Amino acid sequence: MATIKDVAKLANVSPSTVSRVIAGSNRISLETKKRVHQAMETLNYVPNAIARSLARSNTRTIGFTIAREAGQAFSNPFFSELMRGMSTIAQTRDYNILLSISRNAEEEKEKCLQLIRERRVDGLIVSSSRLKDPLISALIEENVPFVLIGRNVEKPVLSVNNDNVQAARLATQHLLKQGYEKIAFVSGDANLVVSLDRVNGYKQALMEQNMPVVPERIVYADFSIDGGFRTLCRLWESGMEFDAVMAADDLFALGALQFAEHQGLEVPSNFGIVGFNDSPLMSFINPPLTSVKILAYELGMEAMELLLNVLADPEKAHTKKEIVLASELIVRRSSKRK
Amino acid sequence: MATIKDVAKLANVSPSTVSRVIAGSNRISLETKKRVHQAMETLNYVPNAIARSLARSNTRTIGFTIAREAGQAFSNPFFSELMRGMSTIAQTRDYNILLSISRNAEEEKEKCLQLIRERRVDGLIVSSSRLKDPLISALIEENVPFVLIGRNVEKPVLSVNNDNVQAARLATQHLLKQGYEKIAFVSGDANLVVSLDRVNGYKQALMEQNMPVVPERIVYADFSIDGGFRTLCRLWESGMEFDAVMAADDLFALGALQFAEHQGLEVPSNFGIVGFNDSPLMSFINPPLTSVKILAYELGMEAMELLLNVLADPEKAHTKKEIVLASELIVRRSSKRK
DNA sequence: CTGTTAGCGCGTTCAC
DNA sequence: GTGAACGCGCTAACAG
Repeated sequence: MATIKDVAKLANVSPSTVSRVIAGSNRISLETKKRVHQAMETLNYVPNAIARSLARSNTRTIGFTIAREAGQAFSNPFFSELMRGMSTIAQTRDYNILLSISRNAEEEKEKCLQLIRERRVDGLIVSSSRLKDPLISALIEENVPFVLIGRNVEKPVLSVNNDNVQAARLATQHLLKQGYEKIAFVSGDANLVVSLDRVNGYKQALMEQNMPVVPERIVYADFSIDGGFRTLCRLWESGMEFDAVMAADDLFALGALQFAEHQGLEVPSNFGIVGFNDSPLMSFINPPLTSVKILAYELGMEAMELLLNVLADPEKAHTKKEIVLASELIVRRSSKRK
Repeated sequence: MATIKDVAKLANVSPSTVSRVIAGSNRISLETKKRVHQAMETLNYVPNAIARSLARSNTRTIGFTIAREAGQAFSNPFFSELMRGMSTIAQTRDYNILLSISRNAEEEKEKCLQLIRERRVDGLIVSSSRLKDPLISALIEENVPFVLIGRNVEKPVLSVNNDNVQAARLATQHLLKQGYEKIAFVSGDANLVVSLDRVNGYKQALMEQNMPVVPERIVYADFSIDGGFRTLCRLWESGMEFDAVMAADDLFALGALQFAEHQGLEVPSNFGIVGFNDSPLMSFINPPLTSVKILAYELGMEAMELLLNVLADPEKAHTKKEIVLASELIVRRSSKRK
């Protein structure tokens, strides 16, 4: 594999001249420029990114880490779409993405810090966002350029998020308008900020209509279809009445549908269902399920864009920036009884 | 950020001694070993991975590239599960994963070669496998350690694959046993080896039962639900009869279901459907859809394992190795009329 | 415009 | 057992 020295020799110049040609310096005679290019061509020369990183002390690599267990990680295409979005921007700006999938928050934190301390990445995109997230604190402490996907409750950090509060609010309003009056909310992990936001949106909508917010109607389920199903069964057995479910994820919406079938409830006439994330198959369920569509691809693009901009101009890191993308309620039959 | 020199100074030794301690050399006095460890601790020293890479001329990073457009990339969790599997193994062996998502085969090829030529990765895991894949040839030519996910038809390469032929054969046999006699096959991109394999399995099953293989019943569709739907409509309008669909992907199976509803065909009594990939939601469709479950997570693990073993002992690269994982037919109502 | 020099941080001889 | 010296391949500062 040819090095910069080989090219220099062949072109009869010094390595630094070659380096300058590569960098596109303009104070280089057109002639030597050509000679160097020629030499690079014949030697099939490609700069060694590692050596370059060492010299420039940057890697042009962004770390992306997520912590999810088993199939739960990707049961919906959210993360995949996120990656596509990040990748798209990264490509255009000549950056690479280092992927790290951890099994839990602790492991994720270690991995993030390792990537940074080993100087493998210039910055991080992080998508876990717990209520009091030690990862976030650690990253701030290490002074790492990073962008959070999702909101953070305590520290002011660069972040990109979809409007969970607003989205849940609109979705709940929709159910209310359809005449459902006792709407249960099925949430995921109570420690995630996403959960918090969605619950809040739900509450807001109820209060705006002077509907009672019954705490017992807000339930937390394991992140699976079955988790949703069983949680609702339990709620039902507890004697609490509800005629609709606002689900914090499509999986829960499917669990709700299962529950409705199990109880012989007609959807949507006797029982309304709204999900979150709009998985591609939602329209093929019977009845088709209403869901909030999250712009994951765009989210990924914005996050990468934001991070790369900060990397290019570190000044920007200090001005807190929180990008919020709107999401869209896709109304289908499961919640449409009028 | 502390360097090896800082540690050396603080411990009153030379950098090389520190290096040896890190490498775990045994001919180092226990005492200096302790001193060095202490120094590393107090300085919070972490070796710079880039410098190490340059000195050792390896990166401990594996590139994973895929070429898929838009939502198609991840409409099913195949790739996500693949990544999880790869990641799991990579973590345990202290390797990182560099992710590259391209929009098409050409772009993917460029990206792969770039990663290698820039020496950003030690090896590649590649999952596109077209009938005559220029990427494969290029990788062989560049003498890159790589593992293919999926089969290759021309070159002998390290590969990990699920048993597509066998799986399609068993699935088709299942339909035959259920009494379906005119089974159409909906395939994806005819240039992909996966498609070829699945069609072959389908043909085998028919021939084994002395059923005619009607070429017109094998149709190729755009990779989407609607693509499957429209292709089947077209087939129907052409006058070709069929009472079941063997789909090369769950999306097509859903398209087939749509088609059945459109034509007023009862599933499974008048019309059988089998899909491929067993998306998590298949069991929630009405009727629940039979599908072939692919062990994507395991596939990812095997691929990474294989590649890392080869990297550890390059001799192994020359003995062709093709790992094939069995898949499983998950029978549900859409194909069960007996 | 171009060459020389000096690192970037670490691993690895080759000596003592 | 340990240190000094050199090299990995490239960039950057300083000359000229």
